[in-house]
Amino acid sequence: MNKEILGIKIKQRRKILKIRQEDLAEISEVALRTIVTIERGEGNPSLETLLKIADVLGMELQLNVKL
Amino acid sequence: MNKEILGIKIKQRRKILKIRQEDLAEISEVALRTIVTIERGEGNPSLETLLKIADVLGMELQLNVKL
DNA sequence: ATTAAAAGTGCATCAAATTGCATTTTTGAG
DNA sequence: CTCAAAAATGCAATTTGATGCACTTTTAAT
Repeated sequence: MNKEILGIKIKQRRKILKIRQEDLAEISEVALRTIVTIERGEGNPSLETLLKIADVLGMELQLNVKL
Repeated sequence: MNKEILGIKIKQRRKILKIRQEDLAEISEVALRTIVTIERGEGNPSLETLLKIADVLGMELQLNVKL
């Protein structure tokens, strides 16, 4: 996974949940500006930021051995 | 997943591969200081740093909808 | 118990992530 | 097409992640 894919997955999931970037920002307590940057595949989010967003979207981050 | 679990998983995988923190640092091009911090569950690594380390360890980061 | 290798710490610096706010651009429903 | 809602941008300030180096502590093999 790279940052482009990550951004796309987050945006898709947000759309499915029918919430705006602004809502996601408020609920996850991550700045709107940061949400925008991540969804666009720009920037380099910290683990904490990622976990906060994933949590609100009902998603989880996993680290597994590649098969 | 939280930062403690992440650190433990990285350390365990590194041990399995029998490489030192110093080697992992060199190969992944992440500072030794940063490796130590992450393995101890301290700090808040960036996605790029995480991806570099996972890559060397033959691991992958995934973002999935929670079941 | 020794002791060399591996792991971890303190500290200062640099680069970059996060943030808020005002403004502009894009999107999509009617 | 219109126009309001949603998304994206520019900029500046603040926080914090990443790093290097020297030094200390821990681990583990003999």
